[in-house]
Amino acid sequence: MTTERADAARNRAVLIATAREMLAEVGADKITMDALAERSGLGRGTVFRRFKTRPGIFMALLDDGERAFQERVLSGPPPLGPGAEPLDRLVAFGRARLGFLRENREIARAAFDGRTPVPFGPPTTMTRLHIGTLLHQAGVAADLDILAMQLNAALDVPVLLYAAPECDGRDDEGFEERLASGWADLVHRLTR
Amino acid sequence: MTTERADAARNRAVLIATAREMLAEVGADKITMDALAERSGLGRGTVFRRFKTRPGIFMALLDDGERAFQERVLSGPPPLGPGAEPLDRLVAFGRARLGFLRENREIARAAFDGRTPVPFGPPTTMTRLHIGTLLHQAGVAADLDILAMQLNAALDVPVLLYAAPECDGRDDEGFEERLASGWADLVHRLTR
DNA sequence: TAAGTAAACGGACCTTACCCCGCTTAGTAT
DNA sequence: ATACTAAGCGGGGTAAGGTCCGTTTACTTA
Repeated sequence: MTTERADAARNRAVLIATAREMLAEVGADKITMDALAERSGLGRGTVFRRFKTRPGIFMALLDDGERAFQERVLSGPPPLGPGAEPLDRLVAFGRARLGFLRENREIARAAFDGRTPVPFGPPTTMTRLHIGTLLHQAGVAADLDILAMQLNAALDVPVLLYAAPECDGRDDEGFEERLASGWADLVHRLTR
Repeated sequence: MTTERADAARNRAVLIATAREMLAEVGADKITMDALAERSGLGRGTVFRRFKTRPGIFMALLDDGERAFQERVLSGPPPLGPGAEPLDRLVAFGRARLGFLRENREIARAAFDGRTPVPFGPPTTMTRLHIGTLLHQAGVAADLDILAMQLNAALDVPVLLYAAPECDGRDDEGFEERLASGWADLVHRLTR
């Protein structure tokens, strides 16, 4: 892919905007390829060409938010951004990530797909890299790729899977707080 | 459900056996509800009545294996079974779990489902409980429910998601070993 | 600026998960 | 043993995901 053709880019933007609208109006699992195409004034084939699969749509949506999140991490104010101690950054990162995932929970879940390989693998690459880097800077000597992957899983999974359904309840707040403190505790123990 | 009717139980057994056959012969994603029904000599409606959804079939398959695995953990020989130090058991548990997940990777992935809530939530309840108990016995003072959940994620996710596709390569072996050592390292750091 | 080409478009078509509802049968109580 | 009933059975119908390929359109190069 040298560069995306103008019409393709425009249609992608239209589709994503429409998807966002529908997401707000009717919820993720009411978004069908058919409905998305029609509401966007495009053909079904076009939708599939852009996103390949249904989860692909939500991967694209998630990607947007992910970019903004990365921005905050890479060049935002500390302790999330650069300038603080590695450990503090790691703790802040976990908290921020948990918040991000909760906000985008519906999208992230819809982006899942058991059939196609590595549902949200690539998207987490940055995250893993970042965790690994911070661990390194904090002086942790270990198989950092693996450790980063494991820690990343500890952030992703609870929000997305185990805790997904009962999140409407009032205990959502408390649960996320427990996850966040748990993360801080975990990180501190690791680097002791 | 007081007790399952005889014909229902028989059909369930037939369906599970057939599913296992097809799994070995043609792979998970070639198993359609239609094909499974026909090959079992049953109607499509029956299949759905038993397993509710397509992922449901694989949940059922996984459940079988899971039961056997739990058996080994609860009453097998140490260090996986009872009788060893909590820490050693935890390390052994991680290794065993990784092996189990790799063996059942195809099934586990097919059991995933982004639409329906908590794909493999209930199945992991036992696992989380066990990790929590061992941590407690090892004298770890923390929010054990949360920590156990996070550690469990560290076992599940790498095998099932991030590392799923390239597992056909020869580096699978080495990768699992890295995960296992990583787990041991992680656990040791936590309890230091 | 005109011809060429690679990409994008659109919608017909296929497959498959899942729903529905009338029929059948296994367990039970008299 | 027979009548009753709740559960199981089956297959037709629907909707949605995914593929294909002929047509159109945006960029490139001479």
